[in-house]
Amino acid sequence: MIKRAHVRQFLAVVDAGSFTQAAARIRVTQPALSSGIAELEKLVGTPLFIRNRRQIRLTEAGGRFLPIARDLERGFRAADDFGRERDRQATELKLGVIRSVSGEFLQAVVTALRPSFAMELIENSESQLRASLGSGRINMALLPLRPGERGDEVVPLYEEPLAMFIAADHPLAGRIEVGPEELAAETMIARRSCEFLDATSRFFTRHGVRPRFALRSESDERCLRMVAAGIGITTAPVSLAIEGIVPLKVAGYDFRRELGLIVDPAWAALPDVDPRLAHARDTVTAIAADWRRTRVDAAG
Amino acid sequence: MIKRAHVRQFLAVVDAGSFTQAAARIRVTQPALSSGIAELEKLVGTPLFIRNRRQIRLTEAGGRFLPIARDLERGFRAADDFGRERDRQATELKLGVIRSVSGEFLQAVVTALRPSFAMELIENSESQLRASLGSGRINMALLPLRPGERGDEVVPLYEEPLAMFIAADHPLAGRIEVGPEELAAETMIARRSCEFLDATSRFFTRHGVRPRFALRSESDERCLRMVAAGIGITTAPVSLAIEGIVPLKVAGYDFRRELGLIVDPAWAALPDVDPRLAHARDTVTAIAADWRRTRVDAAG
DNA sequence: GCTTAATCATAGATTTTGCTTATGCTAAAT
DNA sequence: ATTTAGCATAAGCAAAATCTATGATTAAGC
Repeated sequence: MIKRAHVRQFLAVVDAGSFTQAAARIRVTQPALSSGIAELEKLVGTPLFIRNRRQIRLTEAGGRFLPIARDLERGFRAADDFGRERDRQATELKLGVIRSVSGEFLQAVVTALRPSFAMELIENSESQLRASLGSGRINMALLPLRPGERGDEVVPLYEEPLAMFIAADHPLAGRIEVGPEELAAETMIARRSCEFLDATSRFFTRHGVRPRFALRSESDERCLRMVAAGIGITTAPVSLAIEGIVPLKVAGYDFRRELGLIVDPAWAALPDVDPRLAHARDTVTAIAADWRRTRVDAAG
Repeated sequence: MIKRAHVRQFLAVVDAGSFTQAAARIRVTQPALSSGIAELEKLVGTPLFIRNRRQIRLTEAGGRFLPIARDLERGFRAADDFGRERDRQATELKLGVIRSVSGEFLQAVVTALRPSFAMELIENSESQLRASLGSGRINMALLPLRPGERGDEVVPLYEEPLAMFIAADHPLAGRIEVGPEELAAETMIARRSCEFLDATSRFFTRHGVRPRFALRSESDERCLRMVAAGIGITTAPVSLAIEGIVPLKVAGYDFRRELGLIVDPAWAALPDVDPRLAHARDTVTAIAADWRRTRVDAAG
């Protein structure tokens, strides 16, 4: 008979993308989790994960099992919260966000947190947000992690490459890869919120390309719609893709960013973590995992 | 942290209406269940049951917790069935019913079983159904239990008194209790499917009342609508009540019937019960428990 | 091409959980 | 008053889950 522990372990692996990290997340050792998953796979009579080196992926059956498991965990969350309903909505959650996080992703996160928290969003630069975290002015923040950044208060969400986006009807659409010099004639669009704006600029200068700009905007959505409209091309994390634009690989241009959730260090350090904030963290993690599967892994 | 075992135990008590019977149902001893419930009540921080002698009732909090628990159990059922989906809908369930079971109740039962089984209903008399059970022609049957009837294959669902129903605008409506002789002038309606038809007839004869009949019908629904229409009065189990009629207590008339589910004895005897039929049994039990709470306990 | 590092699986020891039997307690029925 | 029915409590025990330690496999680095 399937138990709650099985469900938790399954979801932890889905959300962490690795047995080792998942084990740490739910505070058990990796062997315990291995055997738990093995047991669950025996119970449902089919493998749920494909264990490749470096990446754990769901099998087809695992994909079908996922919504059932999510549903159960949601139900248990409701049951666990039962009786604590008096402080419902009392807790305010201050969430920091950088501008270049996908609006769609952020919408999903806020929608999921809304019933349990009085949400306040703080939009700011990465460095400002990190400072705010240190001073306790915000509870958690969605921002790009520094390469290899890890720790108790760091929850890696997903890593994705930056791509050069061009209109779907652009002459270069369909090419596997182009050299930077082939883009010399292109008009660019600058997403001013991009963390890699300077680096990208330097990359092209280094290859002798000095691009013209058709638009500089703080709004990712506007920039990408203008790409779809064909007035120029721009770089962006692949998960920001919208209808009508396609990614194009540029030789030598391989920036990646890892989005993560960083929680108030003072809070993360506590041995007995506040269950409500843990709930918030887990919710974000779960949504990010689904997002990664449908948007990032799919885009490559 | 609340676990599946807690949920199962909670629902078993709700459905059985007693710790002892609930324990038997889920195959644990009564102390094990007591401590499980105590643990759950500690986890949610409030009592869920009122332990009166002779009856276990849900507290207000318990009532709010019930849908959460039902939801979880449904979810687990889906998870357990995962991977066994090939024999989905293959199993045919032959359910016997007597005519005097509430149509609304039966509708709820069939609706709940429909997704998992190819249902076949066999409507027949109690004695015929018992014979069919013995010969394995039906899998289970909804019928009135004989007084005190118990056993492995017997699942008591709810007990309810028979009442004399009169139109809501009848002169006697509002009276607490009347003597049988006060009904001498009344026109009666005979629900021919009623197991207590003969006994009722004898009851009135014994008190010197020889009633006139305005209708004899196999259809409970028609009989009760005719009571509401005012052409006569009739006796029926209280859960059959509809809009426009009210129950009236008649001195000395206190028949009760206990509705139960009896399963194929050959099947119930097996040590390792077929999970799909166990599922069917549990579904019926759960619906009956809710029915009892809203219809029978409410009506007194 | 060999070594190192990372990650999941397996084995055996240990702790924890949940169950059982036995018994006590309380309210209702006789 | 005594018996009966039903839930709570206690102590002992068995099974399940976890932990530590180790092995196997693969990717990456020198």
